[in-house]
Amino acid sequence: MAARASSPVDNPRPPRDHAGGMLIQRFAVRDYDLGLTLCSGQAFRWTPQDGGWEGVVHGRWIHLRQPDPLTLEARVAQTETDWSWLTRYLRLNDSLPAMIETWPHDPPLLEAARALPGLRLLRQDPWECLASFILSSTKQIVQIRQMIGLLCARYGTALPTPPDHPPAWSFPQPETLAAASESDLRACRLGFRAPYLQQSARRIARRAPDLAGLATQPLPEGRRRLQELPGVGRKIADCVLLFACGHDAAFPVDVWVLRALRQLYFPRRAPTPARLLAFTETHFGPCAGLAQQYLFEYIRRTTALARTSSNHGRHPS
DNA sequence: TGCCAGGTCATGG
DNA sequence: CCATGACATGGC
Repeated sequence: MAARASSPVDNPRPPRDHAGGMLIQRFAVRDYDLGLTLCSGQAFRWTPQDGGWEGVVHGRWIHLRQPDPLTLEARVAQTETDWSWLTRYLRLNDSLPAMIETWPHDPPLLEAARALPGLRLLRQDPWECLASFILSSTKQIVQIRQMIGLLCARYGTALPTPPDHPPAWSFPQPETLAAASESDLRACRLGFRAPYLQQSARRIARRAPDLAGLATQPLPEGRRRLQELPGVGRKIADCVLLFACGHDAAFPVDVWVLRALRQLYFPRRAPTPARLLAFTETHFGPCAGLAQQYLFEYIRRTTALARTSSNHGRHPS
């Protein structure tokens, strides 16, 4: 489980108070880079706006920004008294240094941690996370965001936004997507992922499996349950368990993490897939998933830099 | 223009 | 087990 900070971070102030609630709330934070975290490929619905990012969390439109390193500021459309949904989503009560301390002290992780201070894991809604990553296969992040945007605009419900602000949509319920036709889903540019999403939505709508139960089940059992869904293999199962269910030992291996592992840990020869999987399960410890997020972001940045500076559109090795 | 993208699945050594 | 190709679609 994640380490907990010793002191509470909630820091209530009264910037607005109409009905006993507030439209703006500040949170004291340490070791938190909001922009890096929201844009690190875990979540797909955040867009830059007014020096911060706007998105939808827990069925609410929200604007987040970090006016200084020790402060997060949240703005919502309707007064709010209980902000626990947001502290949970942002995992504000985690201690990042305590989690990093559980890692093995190897050069790649030391370098990634140094290069990406304040990168955190989020705790997202399991269904939105599952559906999003079902759509992620062999797609670039910009295209994943586009597919999800189309789905939300077509099948989501309008959410309250500030005056004169364009509409925002909820992420579609599993029941809604289960009732959609495959051709309508393909119209959202889902391609071959359309039947995977539709059939998985049907299963989730009848609680087979019940996503809410995954958080309290052992990691291997969660993997088995999720991988029974069409279009869900080991990688997507681990994404859901890590990004939405609090299983910090889950370790999704995608093409980027595979590249990082080969390049940083096995530069001489590439292990077989089974050996590599065994390595990820034993080497990184109880907070392996956070290590995965650092390796993912680190290798993506260094590869992007290499591409830009060498001025070739081609891929390395 | 063609290649590749936060994979999964079915098939054949 | 392991390797390989199909699967839709769009950006660079």
